[in-house]
Amino acid sequence: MLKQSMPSDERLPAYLRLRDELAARIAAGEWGPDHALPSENALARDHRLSVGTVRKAVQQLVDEGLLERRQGSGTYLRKPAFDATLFRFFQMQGRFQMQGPGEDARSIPKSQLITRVRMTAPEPVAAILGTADTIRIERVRSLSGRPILAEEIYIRADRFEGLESLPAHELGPLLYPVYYDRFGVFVARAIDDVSFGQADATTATRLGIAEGAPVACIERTAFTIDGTAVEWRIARGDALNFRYRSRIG
Amino acid sequence: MLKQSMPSDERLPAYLRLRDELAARIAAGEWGPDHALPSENALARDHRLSVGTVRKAVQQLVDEGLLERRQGSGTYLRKPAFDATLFRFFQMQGRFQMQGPGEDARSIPKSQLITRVRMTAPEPVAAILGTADTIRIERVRSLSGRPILAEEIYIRADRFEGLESLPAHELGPLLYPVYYDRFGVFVARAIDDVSFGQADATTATRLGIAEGAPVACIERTAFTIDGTAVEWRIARGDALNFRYRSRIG
DNA sequence: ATCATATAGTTCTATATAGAACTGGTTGAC
DNA sequence: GTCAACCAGTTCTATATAGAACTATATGAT
Repeated sequence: MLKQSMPSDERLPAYLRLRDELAARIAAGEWGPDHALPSENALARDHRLSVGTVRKAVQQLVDEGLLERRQGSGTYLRKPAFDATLFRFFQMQGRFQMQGPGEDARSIPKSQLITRVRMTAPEPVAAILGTADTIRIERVRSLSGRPILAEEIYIRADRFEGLESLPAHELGPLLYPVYYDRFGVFVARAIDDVSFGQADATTATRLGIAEGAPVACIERTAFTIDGTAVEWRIARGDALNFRYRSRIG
Repeated sequence: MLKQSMPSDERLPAYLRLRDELAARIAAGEWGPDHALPSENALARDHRLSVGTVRKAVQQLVDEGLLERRQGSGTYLRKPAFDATLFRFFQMQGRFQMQGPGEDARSIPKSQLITRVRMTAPEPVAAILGTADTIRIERVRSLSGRPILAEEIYIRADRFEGLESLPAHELGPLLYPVYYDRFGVFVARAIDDVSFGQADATTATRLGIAEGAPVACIERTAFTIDGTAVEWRIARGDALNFRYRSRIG
């Protein structure tokens, strides 16, 4: 909504202008997932550019994670590997990790929906998301039957129109694939803030711990590629069985 | 020590072979920081490659964060912006951040050295670093006079020969610049593990909190560009005044 | 001394071209 | 039916070239 809608010119080099144009057309949904873009030759012909320049533009978008090249086949919208990214996005695991069969430390926790309502977000959340018109999701995630994390999630209602009344079975344990497949919103990056606190009444019951027991809090703000904050969530878990991993650099 | 010592050939494309050669020469210290590499033309001439191919090789290393191009001037070893990286590496701040003048939430904590000894590392640390021959540094970091973090740091003695007897004033609040400037070791990435526990006696006295009080633990393993783990540290801080920030994606 | 100008050297953009490497489908032999 | 060979289309590597854009230094006028 920034670069894309603007003419983007400003005497930028050609390969950047082409990158912007392609990004805009991708954002506009011109090519669905798994649909190849026009070939480099075709783009070069249509834009009266050389193939090298086109390749440079495409490479930009590949580097930004939007596109994916397959030699001999074509260039495609990148379907993010959500299994992997979920754990780039959520490296959390029990400290004593005894899991059931088929589960390892990196299994995706099961997810149980508690509430889904369209509502006015509390002020600090509204400030982050840029609007108070949100949908709130509350859920509990568990591993091997034990509740691990109580989550409270706010998403922009304008970007996720109707999610609150989506059949529950369509909301799997992973939300980001749903954002992408059903609403075309691709979460590109996020910021996590980890802190420490005490369990309030509802958190305590949901996690099956005592009120006032120590809890770890992860507050996350998730952004699309163009920098819009589309989701804010807070996840709380038993502090003693908590581990958060972060790769840097 | 992997790609670099090997001839690296294996019929790789030319630009990758050049990248490997350059990476090896960088690792060997052929060009000090702030010393320009040979120009693209010179490299092309010497290797009998075209400039485009050379640019592609250099671009790889730029993308990997090793080099930095300055148009009109040359291509240089990248001096990492340690002020920034320190906080990519250590986003921690008091929850109630009233700081003195000149300090803000992102100031670098002052650092007070407690011990420095060459010693045999405990088994789990030795396993991570690949050797038990280490130097241990203990220190306390404080902000506005209040102790914030008690750190225990193990580094490979073979990579940091003599650090334990370096004049104390040469060890500033930031260790990574010292690693780089004095020992040529560039920390390229790291993994942080955040968890919560209780203060033992020494941690309690160093932080000025009660024994058994909740503490946050950050365990970090730091790696060079070639994947060698050169440092392991554990930092403990008062859980109640703790906040860890992580950027993802 | 100071300031503008020129100059050599560098990276950056862009074009045009050729062939290699790979993919996915079609055709044909058996 | 099965498998091999072929083929059109795609990305990938590499070369050669030209000029623009930028930097740092040297030169010269004042």
